[in-house]
Amino acid sequence: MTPTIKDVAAHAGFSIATVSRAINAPHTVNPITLDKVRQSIDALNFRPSPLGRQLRGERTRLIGVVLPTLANPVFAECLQGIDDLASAQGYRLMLMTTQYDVDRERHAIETLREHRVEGLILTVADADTHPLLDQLDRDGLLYVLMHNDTVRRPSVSVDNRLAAYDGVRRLIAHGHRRILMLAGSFAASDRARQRHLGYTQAMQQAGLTPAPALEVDFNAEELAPSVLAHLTHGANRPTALFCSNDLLAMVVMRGLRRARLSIPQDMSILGFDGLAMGELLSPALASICAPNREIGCAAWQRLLARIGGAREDRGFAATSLALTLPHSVREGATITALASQVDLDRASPAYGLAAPAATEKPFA
Amino acid sequence: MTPTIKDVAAHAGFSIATVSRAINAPHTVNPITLDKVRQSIDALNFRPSPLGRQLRGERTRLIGVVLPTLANPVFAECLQGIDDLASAQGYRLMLMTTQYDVDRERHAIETLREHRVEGLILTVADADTHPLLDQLDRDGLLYVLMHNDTVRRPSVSVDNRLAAYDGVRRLIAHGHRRILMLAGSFAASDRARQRHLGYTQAMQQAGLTPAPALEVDFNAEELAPSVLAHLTHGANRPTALFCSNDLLAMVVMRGLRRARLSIPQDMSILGFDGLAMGELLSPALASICAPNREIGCAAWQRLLARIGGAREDRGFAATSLALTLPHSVREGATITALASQVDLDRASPAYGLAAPAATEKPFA
DNA sequence: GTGAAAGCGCTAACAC
DNA sequence: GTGTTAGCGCTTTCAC
Repeated sequence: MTPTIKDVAAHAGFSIATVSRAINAPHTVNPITLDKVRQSIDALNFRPSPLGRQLRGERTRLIGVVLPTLANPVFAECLQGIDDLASAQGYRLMLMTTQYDVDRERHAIETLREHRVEGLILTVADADTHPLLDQLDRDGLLYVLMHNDTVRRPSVSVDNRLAAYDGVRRLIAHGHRRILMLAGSFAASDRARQRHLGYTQAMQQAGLTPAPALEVDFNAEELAPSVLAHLTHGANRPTALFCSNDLLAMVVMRGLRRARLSIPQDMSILGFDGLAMGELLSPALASICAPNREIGCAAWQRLLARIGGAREDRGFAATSLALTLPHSVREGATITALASQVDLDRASPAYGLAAPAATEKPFA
Repeated sequence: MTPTIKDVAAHAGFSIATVSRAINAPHTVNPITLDKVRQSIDALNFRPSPLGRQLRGERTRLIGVVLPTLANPVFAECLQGIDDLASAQGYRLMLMTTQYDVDRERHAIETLREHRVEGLILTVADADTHPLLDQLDRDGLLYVLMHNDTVRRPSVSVDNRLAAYDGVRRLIAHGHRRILMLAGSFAASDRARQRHLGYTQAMQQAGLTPAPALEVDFNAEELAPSVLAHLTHGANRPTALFCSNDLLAMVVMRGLRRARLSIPQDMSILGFDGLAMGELLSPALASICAPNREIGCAAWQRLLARIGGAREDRGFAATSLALTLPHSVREGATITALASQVDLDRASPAYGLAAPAATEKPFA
């Protein structure tokens, strides 16, 4: 069906070797021959199969990409960054998603290895303790992590601890004293743990008491009553929430609204990721921004450099491991400066009921 | 470096044929032999290379996916749907994005063909007139379109015309009379044109005058003054906007806010796509929902069916082409029922200036 | 400047 | 039940 190099050779009246040379080293073949061969190639619409080349021991020019999910735009943005560069440079991407499941991570890596990818770009649940990554190191299969925040392995990310620290300090500077951190599953994210460290440090440094992160179910339609209770009741209810990622922040914002709390008057919100979409919210989401697309690009470049390096000089591969890209804090209308204490108890009894779109503001 | 079937054969003391059989048809080999071979496989950590199999004329179990961009979650959601099923069924995805560029579409398709993908899942700019798709038809390479709304080719989408019709009728039912449609580049999207047809039909049926779609630059920070003028000035300024996709709707919402218009009091907004994120906005975005993930899943299933069909019975491949999935209209707070005419001229002089977060409402 | 032939990793006849 | 061998599409010596 698809023409092979043989068909071209027969059509042009030369050997397959000559056809191969006409493609890969045109200058070594007689211009007249070259012309004929090219005509045959066009006539048959022939494109050399990468399979043959790959099997011949050539480079596969295949890169494996392993991501937790595409439902979170953070990873879609990274992927877009990788694809832009990789495509332009003649590499193909093989994509697998893991849904934060370690078994699926294992399966993805194995599958991609079978396909003889030249390298891997991945975001895993927990980079430090990942046995498969050790295996990759042993086997000399090159990889670069994205977002995983570890100094032990080749990676590209922001300094999650520092970024969280900066963000929480901003909240403190705005007068907030009782700040709570919300996170999805800690188990699924070494980033979240780093961010909690930053939160803790900022709090302690300001003489405030950090709290354990409150775990929130991402996918639930409503905030769990237990969570909501934490946010609204009691003497130590927070005035600001630091959410370990933007998607979580948005879910929390919706939950708070349903509980008749207005943002930022009743509660300030700070996210993490810097999703473009956050700026389209109202109020616009304040967030600690990671340059997601650039992280993808940088991961690609590092991987390419390592691949290139490995081909010439195997020694220097391990020189620089973690690349830290600068983060920024995006101010947004979800944070308010605290003029006075806010009485949240007034609003809380209504949670769980349908709430009107407009919420009353306790002061203004 | 990576062990081959030869290494296993040598290690186990059998021929490569036996090793191959041990892998692909275990029941045909002596249990004792089988055991030894398996031990060698484990010992060497051998995984058969798909390359060899593929070259041998076997199925590549590779599927090409061609998408405009991952920056729009619509496509990320589709991709997630595809990946969930495809991975589970032992297929690999090769992904390329095109940025709505026809040249890149061509390049992507060619590249994926070289890799001998068994089929293609794609969203292209314009399905009907696409010469490359005709080429695929001629060459018998199977493909399924997503979102492209055409009856001429295998595709999975909602009925864009009907969906838009339904949505606009909803606006009309809420009392809106002057409704404008906003779109990104028409050239880049056959969907947008279908949606405009639906808009036109709904308007005419209600005895209203449809307008040509207003093209809006997606990526601009602010709405263009000319666009804003259309929305705010003149006797026939609209009371509702139908945006050809949710991302556009969000951008427009931001632009309107900056121009000191409040939503939905000054302007109702209806989007298209049903992005989950839209529900997290405030006010929650009303939208015509396409089941994006399901579209991805269905596209995958159709492709698989066609691949299976093509392998047995080449005749029936062309039976059913377009699959239309049901859409729904998601009510949201961005649409208000029109009690009276809204005086927008008051708000418009301020556009282009920084606007306060809270906007006054002309009535309430 | 060109062709013949080996071999990449694997499967599938075909022998034994 | 197991081994031998040809061949998938291609690149690359090595002759000529």
